[in-house]
Amino acid sequence: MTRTLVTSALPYANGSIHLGHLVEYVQTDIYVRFLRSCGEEAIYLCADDTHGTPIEIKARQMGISPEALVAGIGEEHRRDFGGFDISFDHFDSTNSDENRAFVEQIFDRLLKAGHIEKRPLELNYCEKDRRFLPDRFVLGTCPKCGAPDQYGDVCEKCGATYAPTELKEARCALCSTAPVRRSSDHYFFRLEHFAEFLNEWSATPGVLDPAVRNNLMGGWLGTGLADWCVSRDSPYFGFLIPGEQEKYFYVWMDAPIGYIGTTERFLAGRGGKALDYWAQEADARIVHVIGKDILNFHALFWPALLRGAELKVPSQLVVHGMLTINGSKMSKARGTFITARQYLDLLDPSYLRYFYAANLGPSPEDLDLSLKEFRLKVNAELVNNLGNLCNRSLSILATRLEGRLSAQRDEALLADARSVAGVARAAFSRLEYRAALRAIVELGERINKFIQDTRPWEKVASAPEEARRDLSTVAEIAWMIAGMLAPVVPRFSEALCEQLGVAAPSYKELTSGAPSSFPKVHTIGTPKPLIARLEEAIVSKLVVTQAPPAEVAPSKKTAPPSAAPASNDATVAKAEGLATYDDFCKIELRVGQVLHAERVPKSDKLLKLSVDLGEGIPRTIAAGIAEAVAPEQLVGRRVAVVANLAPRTIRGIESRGMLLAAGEPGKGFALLDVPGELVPGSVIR
RNA sequence: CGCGGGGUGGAGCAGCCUGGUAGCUCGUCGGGCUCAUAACCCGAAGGUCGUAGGUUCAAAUCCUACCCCCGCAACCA
Repeated sequence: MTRTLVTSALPYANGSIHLGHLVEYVQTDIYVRFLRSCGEEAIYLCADDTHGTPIEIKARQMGISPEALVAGIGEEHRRDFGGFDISFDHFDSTNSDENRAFVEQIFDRLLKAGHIEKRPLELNYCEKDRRFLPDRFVLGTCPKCGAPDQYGDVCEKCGATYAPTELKEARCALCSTAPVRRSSDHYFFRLEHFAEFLNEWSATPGVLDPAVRNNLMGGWLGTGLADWCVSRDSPYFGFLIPGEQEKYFYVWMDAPIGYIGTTERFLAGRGGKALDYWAQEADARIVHVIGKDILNFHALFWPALLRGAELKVPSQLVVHGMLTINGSKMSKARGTFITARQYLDLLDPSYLRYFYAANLGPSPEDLDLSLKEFRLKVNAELVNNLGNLCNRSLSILATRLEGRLSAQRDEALLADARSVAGVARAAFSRLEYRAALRAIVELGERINKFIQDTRPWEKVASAPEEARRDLSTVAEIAWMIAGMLAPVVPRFSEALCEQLGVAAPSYKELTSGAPSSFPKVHTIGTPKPLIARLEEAIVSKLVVTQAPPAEVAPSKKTAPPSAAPASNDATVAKAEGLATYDDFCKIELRVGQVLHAERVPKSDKLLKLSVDLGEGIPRTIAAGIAEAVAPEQLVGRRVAVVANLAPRTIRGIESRGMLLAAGEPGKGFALLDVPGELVPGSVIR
């Protein structure tokens, strides 16, 4: 049987996983769970993408090694994916010896086959930082429309694209000095050698969704394939190019090869090797799930690279759209940049998995997570229709009929459910998740109606065996639904099967035509609600308009008077919800020592504190932390204080500062402590 | 003229490829049921299918032009 290797795109190791990433991982995970349920041999591999300039710089700024940085992020990513039940067979890192070996080998093959060429390239160089500047690290004025503060490759105002060397008044994004031009030899991959191959490959039925192919033809594939620079100058975090001292492989070269490196590492302990899947003649299907933003890498460079190195080219590219929240793209300023962790702190992953699945199809359409639609749809379909269906039927069985099943069934209903399983299977294999769930929900509606019409709650008195037969049929269908939904909401299915006391069926079994393995003689377990309704109060907490350091009173800051000659990067920063260094400098943080602390009468949250900031006269600060910290615990403690916050009167107390704390009262809350040797008034930076 | 996707009752979507009764979910209104997570069932109101032309016996569906929205653009999934 043909084996399938499925990947999700490798998340970049310089930030947290957020709900946008999760569209892809949930989509892929459902597909893999589905394939396994169909009895196919499928492995799901992924890894952190660990190389590149941004990571090198971030590590430097944090004062740690890039290896330490990516190790920490890797741990966080694993936890977050685990929290969403993403069932990787293996999650690795591109920064491995195995991956290095494949990168070098593939590069060597391309070089020998004449697909790589070395020639000089003129680039921006910052003499102060002593580094070449990637496009995104050069800011300046757009040469076309004159908009200030644009990146080195594209103007966000007028949409023009240009070379970073064309930018006017260019400056280094790190230190603001003007870059100079400097030449450096670089390696170029001759993508045009593969034009014919790429045209054929991308038109092969099943490889790309038609809309994706259109997109590709409208872009590079239609207009000409430029050479692709695959090397970068030191300093860089990545793999050194053999024979070079100061040149590294470009991160987009070693990242996709990371799919192969990860395969090698996964199979190492299992007596296999990556070429079992990646050799040109291997009996395997390679399926990559990606976002449309990285289409060119996966639909042009990557297959060309594999082709040039005589390895297996991808069998299918599943391309999804981008996530928007409440109708527009995620934004930190709007509070809609929701991380995986923020979500998991509030809600069960089943809700989001269900919602994504209910809106996903095979085409790269953008998916909107309107929080209202999210709540209403999930409640209506998953909780009310399906969850409650199981609960209402099992409840009567358990409380009025001793939980004992009848050996009789309503065969027509069972046949209906089996045909739905067939429809769902066909839909899932076409990646039409929404159609699959639609069919399952409609089945739920019919079964709800069946219960409504047959009135088992009355029949338990008048015709108990008839009621037992009807409800046994519903129980068996509930079991089938558990199997059908398992790829989407595994926790829901597990909870349901536990109540039934029977393991969930696979799609293989449900669609085989063989007799059901659901027992004829059986006593079910104890039913209870499978999944709670989504409450508006909780869902609305997903959007955090700002991240206040603590629940301290003066949180409604008046808008900063950013009016007049906003400094250059302030505009960029504001657009991206970032704080500039200048913004940061406006905040004055100092060490304070708590002298007195008392509860504020008639308030639940407020403490009135007297804090020594080394100014002679102690400050009065009102802090909304009474639910988390007792006044006695505070006296004498050294804390971090925002010293130049505008005063604000709360409950008659003029508060002149704010304490820094992490977490939220009620769960994992802590004030930031300052080591004892620091005197009150010390500046924190 | 950068590329792609989309505009269908109040909201979100299907239908378009392969023209022929405009469908689904939510919401609203009315009724029923009381087993269940205020859940489930029945019924009703509500749409000139973005605009303007064209092809056709017939157009949401095919063609042309225009308007509007969204996303992407080679170091943001």
